[in-house]
Amino acid sequence: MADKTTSSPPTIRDVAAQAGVSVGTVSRVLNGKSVSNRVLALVNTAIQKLGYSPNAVAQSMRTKSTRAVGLIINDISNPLFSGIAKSLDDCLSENEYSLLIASTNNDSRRERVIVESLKQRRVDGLVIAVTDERDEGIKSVLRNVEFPIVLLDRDLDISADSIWDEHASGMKKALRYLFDLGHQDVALITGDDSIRPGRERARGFREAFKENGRQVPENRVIQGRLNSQFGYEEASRLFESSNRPSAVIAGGNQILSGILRAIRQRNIRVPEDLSLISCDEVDIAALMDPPITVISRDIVQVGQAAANILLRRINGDVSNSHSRQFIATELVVRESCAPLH
Amino acid sequence: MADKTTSSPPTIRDVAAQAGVSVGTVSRVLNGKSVSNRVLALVNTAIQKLGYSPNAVAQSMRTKSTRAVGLIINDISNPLFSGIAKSLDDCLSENEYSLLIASTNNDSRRERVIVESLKQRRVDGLVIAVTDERDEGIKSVLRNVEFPIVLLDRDLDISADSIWDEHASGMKKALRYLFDLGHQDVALITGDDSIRPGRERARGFREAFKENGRQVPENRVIQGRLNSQFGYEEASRLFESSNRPSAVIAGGNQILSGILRAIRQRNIRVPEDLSLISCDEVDIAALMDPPITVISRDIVQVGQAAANILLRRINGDVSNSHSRQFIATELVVRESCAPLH
DNA sequence: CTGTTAGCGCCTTCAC
DNA sequence: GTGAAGGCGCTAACAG
Repeated sequence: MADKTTSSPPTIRDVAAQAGVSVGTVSRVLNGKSVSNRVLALVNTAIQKLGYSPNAVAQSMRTKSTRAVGLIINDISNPLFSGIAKSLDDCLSENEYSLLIASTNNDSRRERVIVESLKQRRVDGLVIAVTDERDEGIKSVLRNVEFPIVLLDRDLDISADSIWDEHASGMKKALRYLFDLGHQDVALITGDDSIRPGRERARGFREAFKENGRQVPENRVIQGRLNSQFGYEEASRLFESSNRPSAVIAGGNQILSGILRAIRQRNIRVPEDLSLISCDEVDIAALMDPPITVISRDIVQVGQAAANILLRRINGDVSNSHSRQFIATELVVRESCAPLH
Repeated sequence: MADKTTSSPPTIRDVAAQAGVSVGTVSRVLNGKSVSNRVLALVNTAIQKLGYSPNAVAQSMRTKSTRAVGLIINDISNPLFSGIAKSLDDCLSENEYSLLIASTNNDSRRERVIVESLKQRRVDGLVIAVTDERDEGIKSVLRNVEFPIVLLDRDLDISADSIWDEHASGMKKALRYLFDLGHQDVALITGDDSIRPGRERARGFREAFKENGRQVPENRVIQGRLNSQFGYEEASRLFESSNRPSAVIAGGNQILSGILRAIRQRNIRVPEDLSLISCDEVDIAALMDPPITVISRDIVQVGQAAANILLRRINGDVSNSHSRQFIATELVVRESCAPLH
């Protein structure tokens, strides 16, 4: 295959020399422009012989397109995000785009650094779930990029398209279900108001009570860090208190882990002693014994929607510049809730 | 901030003009070379004023380094891989490298396409868990790249460093534990011989019997696809047969999902009716009721080891060109196994 | 310490 | 349909 004995990989010039044509002609072959059959064969043979691989960096330099998009999230090892990444990658790779993934670890400063880095890398687009919507820093950074942005479940007043999950309506479905089972005292443990998911879940929770003609139990709306530790601590507190709620809703898959730990530790039986609903379809929810009822949304759809909007923008669509796409939530009833009598 | 009214972002030339110095000087400032304080201030002011962001593509073109590494795996949404990706990203980003992630979906053809793509992108290095070690195609592709490669738990006769998990020794620990509990009839459900994990788990399983002076129960070494469906089918078959084993080992986290489904479906009690051990520490193992005993390895360490070796190679280390680094496995005893009487 | 200049590999006019 | 030449933005000599 390879011919050259020099160290550096062959360039388009080497191919041209080998084939006895000009570099322009080789470029045309590379880009599928029309050339004579004779020349086509000549060039392809030369490419084979030299083991030539076009330099995408040089192509990007010239065409001003990297065919790469960035994905910035808190933590790629969170199954929710890795699921979205998977779906996004599938869609993008079909269109010959590559995915640059970076985790912020909930660090706003790092988040800004990553965006700057992707900006310098001249990615063609960015999908991002900002760590904190109230951080003015990230907003001003995002306002100063040249490429289209898709926001994952975040509400930011910047020029970007958004994918929004219908957390509130999902929460209402869950509460209606619990109300129908006779539950009065339901607690929600979820993230704080710094990002949409926690805020919307809390909103849906409150509205469900109102719409049902009940008073909103403010002491049962427990918001904080969207992680396992917080779920564990708050669940423990609930379970230790004299008036334990009859049902708990885990507002996030990490929160669920924490709650489950607290449940296990006290030998609380689900659903006999406590009814439990979680948000997001993850392995543990379906495989747990009993299987856990969840408010679910289609993660694959999230990735596809993000990819589609982004690709459209990259290809020059400038219409409806602040589009919002909603992802439906549904209640998947399993065996973690029991009627209260 | 930004000043220019033209559409394209400012270049180093614009900065130079604005600061009243030469491009070479601006470049020196960008790269932290020594310049006079006066000039430094001038240049930085100009950069601020223009909102200048160095073009990494042009830098890569010139320096022949992209500061990007590729990660190729079956499926980024598999918690094992996303955990490795996370750890890798953490290490790499500390050194200002970015991570290009792509999933092959177990498709060898696609795998080759991805490697070619990363080759064209001129990544500085590659971490890859090849889909099928016996695929000659991927080997010849990998032999023809210019950058260092780290193999994740794969045995390939190519010029690359490898991280190998000690599956066999972990398996022996598990069996010794089960033997001590009095189990005689243990079945293993795992992947086939096309990649190291399945092969090594089967080897460890067999050797554990031999070392214990027992005959290897070949009909209990069940190898096939490393996915949930296979786990489900094979577990179902075991459970339906007249002589059900007293213990089952799930050789992979996906396999475990399938086995759990089969268990649930038949209301088999763990560990009363069946003892269960799984490979790999994942959420479901620890959170399940009862918590499942696992053969675990440190995923974070895998990512770190891969990052470290790769960075060393990128920085020109040519010693010991086929290094192998082993990752220890340990048995984390929980509550999914009971003594047999 | 600073300015000038020659490419890195490719695509894209512009002639022919 | 093909060749020649300019330049994308940057860095690394080389002079001064």
